[in-house]
Amino acid sequence: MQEGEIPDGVHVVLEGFACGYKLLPDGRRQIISYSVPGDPCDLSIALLPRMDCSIGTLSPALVVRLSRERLQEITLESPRVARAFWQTTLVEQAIAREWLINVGQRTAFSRAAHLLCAMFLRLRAVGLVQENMCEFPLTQTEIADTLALSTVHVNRTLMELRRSGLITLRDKQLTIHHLPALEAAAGFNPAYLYLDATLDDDVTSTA
Amino acid sequence: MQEGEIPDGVHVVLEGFACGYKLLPDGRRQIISYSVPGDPCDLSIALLPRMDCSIGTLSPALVVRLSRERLQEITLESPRVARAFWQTTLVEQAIAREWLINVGQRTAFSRAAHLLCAMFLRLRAVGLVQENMCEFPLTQTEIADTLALSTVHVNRTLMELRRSGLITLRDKQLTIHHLPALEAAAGFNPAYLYLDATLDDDVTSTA
DNA sequence: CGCGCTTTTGACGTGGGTCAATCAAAGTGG
DNA sequence: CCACTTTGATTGACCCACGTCAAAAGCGCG
Repeated sequence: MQEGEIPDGVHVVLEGFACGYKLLPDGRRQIISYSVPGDPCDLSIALLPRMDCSIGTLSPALVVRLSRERLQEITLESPRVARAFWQTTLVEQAIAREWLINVGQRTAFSRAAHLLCAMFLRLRAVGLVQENMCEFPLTQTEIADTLALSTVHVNRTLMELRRSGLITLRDKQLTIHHLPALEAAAGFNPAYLYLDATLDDDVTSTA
Repeated sequence: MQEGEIPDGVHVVLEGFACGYKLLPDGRRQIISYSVPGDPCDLSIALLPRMDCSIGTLSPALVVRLSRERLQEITLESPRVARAFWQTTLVEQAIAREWLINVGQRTAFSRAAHLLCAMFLRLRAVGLVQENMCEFPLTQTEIADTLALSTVHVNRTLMELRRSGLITLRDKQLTIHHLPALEAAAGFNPAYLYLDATLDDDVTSTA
């Protein structure tokens, strides 16, 4: 699905990985969001007249679509559901902001480490981590477009992460040998993912 | 107001400029959002348990605060208002994403040009542009923290923008001599700002 | 078994960073 | 009215993290 299109429904990933990205006139690409199972990948079309980015899959994926009309109904009928959608958007925004820090301020090494930490925790939150291992089907080109680095440099950086014993990444499987160490290398603070207290009720009850 | 705090209300800028930013342990700073008159600067606290970034002013500013309790009431009572807030968040998200492209993919020159275009259009949308001139009270250090560049390089880049005749920037006043030319230099496409059709009703009527 | 796609590696180039002065404007206090 | 400080803008010299270009390897897969 392409930027600028007027799609007629929100897609939610059930299995596999999706991402949002923008293309530049010169062919460069920036990936700006990932959707793991459970995540919507284009919530913005619920209330905005057109897509502000393209979406695509990063692996074979299973997706459901919720029509725009149905979404309109639901959100007008049920304020609590509407708030839950809004809250999801707010978390996405927090992720996008941390992503910006990552690209803007960190070295290639921490940047890559940060991405791996974030994906690992998000996957763990939806039960897709066994031991300290998870699926990680991205090609180095896709990682490069995520981190705003060249593929060549991504390759060297991943080699360095491996050499330093922090991770193993092979056959689309990521193993994190010592999460705290990787987090330290990344300057990673999981707070922004709101994996602890994102439930609607938590908020209302503390208000 | 600092990151991690649990503030008890949303702030809306009436006059002046505010911004959201994050500090890194080594003292670096990344500015991640601007609020111009009419914009809320910390909507996320409406539904998230803590701030994910700090906020501050970039000029003397006048701000109103809407308490968290009141916000809860309003959004539960009035689905339409709730949707308007959600929509605002979605536009903020679109801006954050374009910001990411800017930092990740563009040269210093286009990056700076892009920032100026975006601020100019946002200010024009709220009637703060006369002729082709607007307030632009940021120091070069603040621009640097926005664009993820060093102050030194921001200085050189601004000089180059001036030398190329695209802008005048003096005494906190920005003049854009030929907007289309600046947009071209920036690779700027105003669609993501949704300055045209962001009204709640527009969306429902097209649904 | 040969054609794509991805990963890996090497050699070399460069945009932007760092460090360090200098300069200008605006306070500030005596 | 003037030394003194502070903050921001500007400039020069030098450096490096990362990009580019190019060439191998690997590795499915028809």
